[in-house]
Amino acid sequence: MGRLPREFFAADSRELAPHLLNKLLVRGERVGRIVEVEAYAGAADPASHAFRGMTARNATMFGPPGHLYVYFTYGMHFCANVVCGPEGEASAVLLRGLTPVAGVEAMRAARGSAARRDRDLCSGPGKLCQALGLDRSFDGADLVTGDRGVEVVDDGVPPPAVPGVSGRIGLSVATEVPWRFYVPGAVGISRAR
DNA sequence: CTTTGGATCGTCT
DNA sequence: GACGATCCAAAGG
Repeated sequence: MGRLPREFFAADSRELAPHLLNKLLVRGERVGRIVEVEAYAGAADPASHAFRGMTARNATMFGPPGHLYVYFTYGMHFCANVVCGPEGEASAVLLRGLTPVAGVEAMRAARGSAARRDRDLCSGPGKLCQALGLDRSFDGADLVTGDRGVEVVDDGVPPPAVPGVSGRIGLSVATEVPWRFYVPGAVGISRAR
């Protein structure tokens, strides 16, 4: 299980996003392989929470790379992003889908009756946060050092040579830019509405 | 399998 | 006061 250097996360979000595919997100005994992500390009991206500058909610995105930005939305869901780019630039990669690798029973317990099949455990940004128990208390967690028990590691599985690419999901603006990346055919990919 | 409506509240205008 | 980087149950094919 290789630790990833801070510089790995310092890249532009659109460059980092496909490189995050097939890395592992580890939260205690619960482990998932990252199979779907979306890039958000900070101040230059009208769909980004950082488009209108820094607020109390999005401050973590303006900090150093390699940290977790967790936000609450729709009155009931959390979503998790990997902060990237240089400090001061608020770019990030949204984690949208994981393939469950370990701790599946704990994930199932956290998700409840809705997740009957393994493919339903982490196949969406809100679902994977619920499965791994990620909430606002994890906002700012360091994914390099694992200071709060959450980290991203490399187990030697490379990203796909040719990732799937599409427009981003769930937005009302900038829906056409091809900044969603996924592992073709993987378990745990979300579905568009 | 697909489509549709409702839940629910922190955040920013 | 409006609106989400969403999810689920129910209903129809």
